[in-house]
Amino acid sequence: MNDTGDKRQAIFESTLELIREHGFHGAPMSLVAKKAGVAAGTIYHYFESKDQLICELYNYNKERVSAVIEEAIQPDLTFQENFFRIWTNLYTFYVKEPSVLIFFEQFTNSPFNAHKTPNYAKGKLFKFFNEGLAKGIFKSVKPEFLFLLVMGSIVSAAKMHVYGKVPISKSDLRQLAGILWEGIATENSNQK
Amino acid sequence: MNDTGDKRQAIFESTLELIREHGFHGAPMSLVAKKAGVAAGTIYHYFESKDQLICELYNYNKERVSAVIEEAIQPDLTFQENFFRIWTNLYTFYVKEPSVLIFFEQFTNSPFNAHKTPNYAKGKLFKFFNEGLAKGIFKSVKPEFLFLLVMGSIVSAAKMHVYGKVPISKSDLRQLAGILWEGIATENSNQK
Amino acid sequence: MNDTGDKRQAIFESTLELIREHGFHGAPMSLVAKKAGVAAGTIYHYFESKDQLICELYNYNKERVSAVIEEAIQPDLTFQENFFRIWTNLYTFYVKEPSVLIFFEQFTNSPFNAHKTPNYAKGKLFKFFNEGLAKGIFKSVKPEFLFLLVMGSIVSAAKMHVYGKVPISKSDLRQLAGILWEGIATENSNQK
Amino acid sequence: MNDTGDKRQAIFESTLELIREHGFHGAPMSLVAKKAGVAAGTIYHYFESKDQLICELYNYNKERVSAVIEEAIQPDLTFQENFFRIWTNLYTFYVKEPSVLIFFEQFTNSPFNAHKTPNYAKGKLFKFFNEGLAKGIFKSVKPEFLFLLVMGSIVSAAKMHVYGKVPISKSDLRQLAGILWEGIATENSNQK
DNA sequence: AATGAATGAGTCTTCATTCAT
DNA sequence: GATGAATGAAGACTCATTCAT
Repeated sequence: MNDTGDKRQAIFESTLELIREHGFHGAPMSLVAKKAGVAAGTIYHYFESKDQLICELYNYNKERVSAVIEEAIQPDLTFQENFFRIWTNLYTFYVKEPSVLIFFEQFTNSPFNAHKTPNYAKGKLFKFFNEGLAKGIFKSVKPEFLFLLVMGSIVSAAKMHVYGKVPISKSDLRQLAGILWEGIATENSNQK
Repeated sequence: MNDTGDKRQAIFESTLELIREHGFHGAPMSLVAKKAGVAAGTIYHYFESKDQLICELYNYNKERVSAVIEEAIQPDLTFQENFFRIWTNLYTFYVKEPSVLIFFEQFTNSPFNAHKTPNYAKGKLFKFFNEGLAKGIFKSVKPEFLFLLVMGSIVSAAKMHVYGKVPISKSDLRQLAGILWEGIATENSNQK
Repeated sequence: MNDTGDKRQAIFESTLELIREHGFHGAPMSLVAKKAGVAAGTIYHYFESKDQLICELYNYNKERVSAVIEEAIQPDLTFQENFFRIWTNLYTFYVKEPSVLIFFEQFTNSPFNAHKTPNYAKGKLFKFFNEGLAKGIFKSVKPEFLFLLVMGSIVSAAKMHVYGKVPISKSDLRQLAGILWEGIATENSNQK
Repeated sequence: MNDTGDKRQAIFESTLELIREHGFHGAPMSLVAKKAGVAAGTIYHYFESKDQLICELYNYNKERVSAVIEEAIQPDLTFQENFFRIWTNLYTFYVKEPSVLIFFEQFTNSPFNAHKTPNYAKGKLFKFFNEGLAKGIFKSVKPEFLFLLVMGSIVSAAKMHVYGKVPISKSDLRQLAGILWEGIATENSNQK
């Protein structure tokens, strides 16, 4: 009745949701199964182990984040406008999907993450920063630092919204991104 | 009298160290006890439960961070200079004590943290920001956002250093804090 | 018609091989199926249960051993010569098919074997011994004991070869069978 | 109330008994615990894993068998008499403790046995055979073969008694050992 | 106060078996 | 007949917590 892949997806969503609600610790395979509407053993048809389930879930969500960034960048817009779009869209994604935000936080320091050095250098965002640096739009700063400042602020803002229940309006968002832009950008910033 | 405090402290340190090394998951009470040089049962003379041990450890380390901020602020220095001192000292503290950084990260989404809304409004840092706002040194921004931007960047930078093994020099630190300052501060910033 | 027998045989061989390689414990139905080139469910068209599969496999191999004995005995040879032939052929069979040897060992004390009292009294070997006794070729010994001595030595020798990697030459075989013969036989042993 | 080691011993006995009754497969840790009168977790204070429990149980029982052999050999008796004593005492031990017999059988082909080549060359029995060979009491046969013939016949006889419910009287025992002796020994066998 | 052996509920995982296609 | 996804009971093992000493 259902397509193949439906169950896989259900397991993904069940896991993500459970981790959001009760943390990693609160997502035993038995509950993951129950919430996904399958038997415990069924999970092991789709994933070799809990480790692998978690890791694939991580990669899956990294893809989703990548997609958000990719969609945000539009070649016919100003560089600054794209910067704002990235900041805002990423923020919005995390706020709409707090389970992803929480999952990422948990994953970093979990036994599931084999503590591989994170590879910032890949990905659209890094490319975007390097382009800005090359065009002289950004001050001369290591791209890792731009990454750090932007992602740090987005994640912190989203966490404040989600945990702290601090309401953040649309104009607040522009202000936050604007503060960063002002610290990062040089004068000639009206390029594409 | 000293004895009592000694064991309590040993248990704190053992726990913190174990969590840094292997994550929350790798710090069972049996290991905490062994590393602290006490029997498993002894921990329960000092703490009612693991929950309470973790929560008290959290409060203890929050105090340490508060102390770092307090020490950084010196009334006879410029406001900007104090801002830089706060940023740098906090960063340095986290880098020197990565176990605290990692512990905080883990704690936020752990079952131990009863998801009490974090109270940003308390604390020296908030007071410092409010002062800057009152004096017109900072742009008109909700103090929560200043908090978010500053703490977000510090923690992200420290994490990049600790996990990513990205070396960050002293001048890098000034640059990072400088970028933030530029985004946050108004023109008249040479006040105390 | 041949198709049917083919799959049944493939399942038999797959099971036997798997048990030899990894023991009873390492022969789950899923692997049996995969190695036999059939689906897991298919096995249940040929065998009611794993229990039955194992039991039928046991009977099948008991037949093979019977056949070896039957082939060894040749009416036109001396009784002693036949004794040596039985000993040697049985030994050779087990060494060539260690999976059968190992399977038998495992089966005896497995939950599959419903601990039915083994029936030594049937079978060619027993008949052979009784004949020897009747003809006065063997000393007056309960035939069960002859059985025990002969089978015990054959199986022990084969195990030593298979597990212990102790090389056993052709003349060694004759020596071993000879020792037994000397203990068992009376003086007048040159009969048929 | 009980000495230390009591529980360890109780776990040993519980395991051995369970394996005798239902085979390896019928000795889950939960049952071992229940029969030993301890909680499941308690077993893990005494043994690192089921693997280790089984292996230590194996070594423990190998010691018991060694002790039986050692006790059987008495320097002031004839070599032949000692041979009979070894054969009979070992047989008697296995018949009185069928759980040990069954356990050994199971262990050989179990996943617990890391299939290390068995080391026949150690042990009292091997020394005894070598002595007999040196003194010219035994025919010139590889000592491994003497080992094989003797152990094979003892174990087969004990199994026949235990499984097959074939009664074996005292005089039967002497007859069986006698048959072997006749096959193995040279003429001059009245030495010590 | 201090110990650490003992507990047992809860975790991940396997596997014989079924059944809709 | 054949398939293989799905099931769920059962197994090995962990760990916060207790309590007799």
